[in-house]
Amino acid sequence: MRKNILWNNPTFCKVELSLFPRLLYVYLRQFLVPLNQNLKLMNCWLIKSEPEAFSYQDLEKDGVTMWDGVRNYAARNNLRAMKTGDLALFYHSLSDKAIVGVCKVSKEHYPDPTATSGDWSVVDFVPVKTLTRPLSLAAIKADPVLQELPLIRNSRLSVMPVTREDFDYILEITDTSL
DNA sequence: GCCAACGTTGGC
DNA sequence: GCCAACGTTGGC
Repeated sequence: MRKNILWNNPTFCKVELSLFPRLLYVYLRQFLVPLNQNLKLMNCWLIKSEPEAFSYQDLEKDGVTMWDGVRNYAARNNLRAMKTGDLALFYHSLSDKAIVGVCKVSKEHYPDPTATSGDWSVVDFVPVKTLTRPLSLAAIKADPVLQELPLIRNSRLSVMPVTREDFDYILEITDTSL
């Protein structure tokens, strides 16, 4: 009779051991990574755009953009919670399906001038940096560390919060430093 | 093109 | 206030 069915199971051991380095890394990071004091209290976000409509390259070209057209209450409330200086991951939906860059809130929320009715808001973003390597949706879904991202849980939400831990982790695994 | 997830609308 | 029907988004 086997004493320990789980750890004698080669499939289980293979999966568990492959996750271990990543989870250990996430645990140790809180001690190892010195936080930039200026960024300590910052909130992080993720915004989505169809690259055919407005891409990260367009944002770099324009220098600043008004994030208009949001017509979803949850997304609007997230826009309203943003503070000047907050950083946001820029995600290309549809054809690209990857996080491609980082942008920054340059102006906090104000009424959406494109709204003909209703109570809607915009913020202004400026580009910060293109990710060294884009992070694909497939890679995000395959990464056990990133399973709590709203991007996976609610694929329709266009403006969502991201934890500081996940934000730093995404910069780390894409070899991106700000 | 299909479908799942989610939000909105409107009848009751 | 509930719920069915419908529309939109976005992944596959």
